[in-house]
Amino acid sequence: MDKSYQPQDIEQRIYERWEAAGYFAPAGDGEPYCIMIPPPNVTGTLHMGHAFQDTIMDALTRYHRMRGDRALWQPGMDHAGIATQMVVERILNNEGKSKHDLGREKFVERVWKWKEESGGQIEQQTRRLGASVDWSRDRFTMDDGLSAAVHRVFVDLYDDGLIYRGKRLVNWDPVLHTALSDLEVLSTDETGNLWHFRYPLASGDGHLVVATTRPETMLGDSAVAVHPGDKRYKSLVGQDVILPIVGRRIPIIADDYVDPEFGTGCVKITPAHDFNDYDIGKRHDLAMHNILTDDASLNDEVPEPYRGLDRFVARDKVVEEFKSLGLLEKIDDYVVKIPRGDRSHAVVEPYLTDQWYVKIEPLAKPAIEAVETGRIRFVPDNWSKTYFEWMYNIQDWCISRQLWWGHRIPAWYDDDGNVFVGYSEEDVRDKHGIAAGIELRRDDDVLDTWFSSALWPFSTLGWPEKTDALDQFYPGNVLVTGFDIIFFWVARMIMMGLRFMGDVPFHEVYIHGLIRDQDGQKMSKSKGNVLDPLDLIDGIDLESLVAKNTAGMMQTHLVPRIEEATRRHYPNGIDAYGCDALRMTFGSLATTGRDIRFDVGRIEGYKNFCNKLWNAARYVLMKTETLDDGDVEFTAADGWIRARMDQTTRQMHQHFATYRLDLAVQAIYDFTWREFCDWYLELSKPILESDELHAELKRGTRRTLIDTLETILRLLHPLMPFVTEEIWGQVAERTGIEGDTIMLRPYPAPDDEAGNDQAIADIEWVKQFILGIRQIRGEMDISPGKALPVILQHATDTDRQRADKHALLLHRVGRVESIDILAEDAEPPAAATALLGDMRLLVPMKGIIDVDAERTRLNKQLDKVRTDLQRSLGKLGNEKFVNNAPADVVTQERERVAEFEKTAAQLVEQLEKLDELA
RNA sequence: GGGUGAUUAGCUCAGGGGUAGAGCGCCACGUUGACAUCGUGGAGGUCGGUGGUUCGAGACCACCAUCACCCA
Repeated sequence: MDKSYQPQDIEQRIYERWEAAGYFAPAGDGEPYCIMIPPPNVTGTLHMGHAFQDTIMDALTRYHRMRGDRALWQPGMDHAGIATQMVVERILNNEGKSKHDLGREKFVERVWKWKEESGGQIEQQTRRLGASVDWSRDRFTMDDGLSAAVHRVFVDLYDDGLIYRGKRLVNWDPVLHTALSDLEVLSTDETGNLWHFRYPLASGDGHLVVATTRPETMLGDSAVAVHPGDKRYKSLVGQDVILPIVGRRIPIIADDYVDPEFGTGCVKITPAHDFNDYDIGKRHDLAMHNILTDDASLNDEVPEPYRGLDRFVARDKVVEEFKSLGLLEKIDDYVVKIPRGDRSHAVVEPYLTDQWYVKIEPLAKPAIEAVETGRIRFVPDNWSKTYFEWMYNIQDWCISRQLWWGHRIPAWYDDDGNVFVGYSEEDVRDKHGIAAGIELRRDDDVLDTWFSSALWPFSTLGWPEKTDALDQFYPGNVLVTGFDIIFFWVARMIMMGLRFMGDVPFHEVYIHGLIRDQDGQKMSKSKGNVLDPLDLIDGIDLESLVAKNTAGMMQTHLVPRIEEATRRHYPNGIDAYGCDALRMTFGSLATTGRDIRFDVGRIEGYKNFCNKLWNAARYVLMKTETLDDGDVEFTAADGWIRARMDQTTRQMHQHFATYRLDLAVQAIYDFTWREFCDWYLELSKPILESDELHAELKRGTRRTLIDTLETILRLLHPLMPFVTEEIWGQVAERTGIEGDTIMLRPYPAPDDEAGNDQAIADIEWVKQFILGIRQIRGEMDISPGKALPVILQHATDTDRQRADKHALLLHRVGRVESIDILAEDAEPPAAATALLGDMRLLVPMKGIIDVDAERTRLNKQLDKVRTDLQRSLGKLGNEKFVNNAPADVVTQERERVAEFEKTAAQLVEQLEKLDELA
């Protein structure tokens, strides 16, 4: 083995071997275990969030696979309708063409071609992360099979009356020319104005003042509303006003929706261009004046001078005209919520169009129940509140999109505007008896991408065909995802799963946090704080990183700022940490929190851990070259490490079961480094290097070394697949373990025989002994190379036996030169002291110990023990504590007091001794 | 406005009624045959504030402050 760990040499080679050998496919006859990957967007590349999520899913999958489950981790991607169409349109634009130049069919062909060329990037990245997905089952939401599922669901829901077409207000993206669902619209505060307009009363008796943030919409006003209880306007309800500019006579109505405290208490009502006004319009049967075109310019509904103007140009013109008419009351500064499309960032318009909707309430009800009754459990449980909150207030889902890329809606129209839904034109003609002579025209729209994603848990398994895969793997075990798509995806999968499979799509939903940068900011290209997980694996120099972060920026003015931030955060670029280190880091960050700050400093520690493991393995392999099958005898150290390893194994199982990968990482890290490396390896050295010990003991130590290492590798493998596989190969060869890969070896199981209180107590004693000596050495500035003589005072029989039995360890690991027992009546020499239970370890001062330093040291210990003692005495002095606390707690406290008192007394005595010397 | 969280060591975070923890960083010492990507020792916290419940609160409850996020 190389002297240090070099991840780049091993990772890709190992992954290729695994994949070629088909190890990722479900195998064996164990319980099925299934995780569906949240399909990444085909236009994207894997970001830190994906890498984090993939690490979690891979760890779970590998853990279950090693436990003997038939584990399936289902991979795939979604077609990302709008995003993909935008990407390809941009390419066309660069060629000087538009999608209309190609026509729909050619354009869709072009998208497919683009997908073939560029869509493979995510798969390659996924491989670099070590993901053990079953590539043979890879799926894409536009595949024939998944498209068939989409058709089937659409037709069934339509036939059951749960899909309908309707003219309603939708969120309209005037740049992309498509409707958006509520979830695709992001509202942010932007500075704007509140304009106050006078609307003259038709009676001629003055005017009302209405306030608006969107003056241009007044051209479509249908009414002015006031609160029914508002005394100021009571007499005006039922009268009319004359809409300025337009000249339309519109009524003054009363509606509870109006907040009498806001502005003047009068609100203009524009039913065709505002969601609240739309509802009011329905209630009062008001006229709908649509004044916009698809581009959000003004149409012919408005007075001639306004026709064809952009909405914002029209806004200024309306304000100007009010001013010149003397009807502009005032203009206030105002912060407005501006809705923007999540893809185009254009200001979205509420717009009246024909769209397809899913009637959601009948689907939501069982989906709510599934979580209420515990058939689906959120982990952490709090997220069920978020889920309920949304589900109780859920609105019908607008599923049609005016795009070319996506699943085309299977609906046909005749010339009379009748709608027919079916699998194909022939199917429709058959079903409805439409003669061949009657022309049918297919709906131009496609479905929201999330419509197909909602079917992912069963469409990927072959539905609507009845397949073995469905039988085995539906429902899946757990969905691993971020809270940001509980609404977009999780809820919709639950609804569709219940409706079409008659069962929940998964039993648990593990919600993890979102990866943010070192300052807690969301990672985004425009902030220049994105990290590419592959750069953490392979490393990248600063100039390349700067070039990468600023490449292809749409907003070129941000480039200098991004360059500056990049140079500040990564002055030396990024080191190559390797995949295993990255995965351990992600594992350690998988806490129950919702924001995860990713600090590059964190990953370095885990790379060091990989190196530590690597070198521990080097040591073990070096020491076990002569491993044979002869009789073995185990030392206390062997018994101790085996018992501790069993405890660690139990913890790992528990942490995997509760999705606490952070605790799993911590448990195995501590065991490997702080116990196996720091102590057991050191304790093994004297045994193996001794000329006097018999072969059975040495053999026992060699066995324990290699057994423990091999078990550690298996415990770690789900988290750090590559380095464990690499080392395991050599360990397996050495020990004759069968199998070609650690991935398919059993995960370590708890061993009821492993407990060994005697060995644990012995080794704890040895550790305390050595730590006591080290502390004296460290604080007295005695060189680590100098062996120290130790005298034991007040040693019990057990102490003597242990000192004798483990003399070799104390000498070698503790660098103790000699151990002598002080007779009970003998006067101890001037010495530095460490306490071990009732016993004192004395290191004679002669020439090596500084009296003042020792006094300082002992006083520090005395202060601490006195503080502890006071606290305990305080508790016991409290009658209520003694009477009310559980008996064992009181007993424990009494024992503590006895111990503290003894320790304090010993320290005082030792200090007095020092004073005599002075 | 409604909702959900967070506040613990310099930094990043665990811990959820019974003696305050880890990693990184910091200080000192150290090339002993696995590892300087390391070893040994050390410093560092009145657990955001105020009340309450309790024998006992960092933890449970209420309110407050600050900061996030989600939905209107």
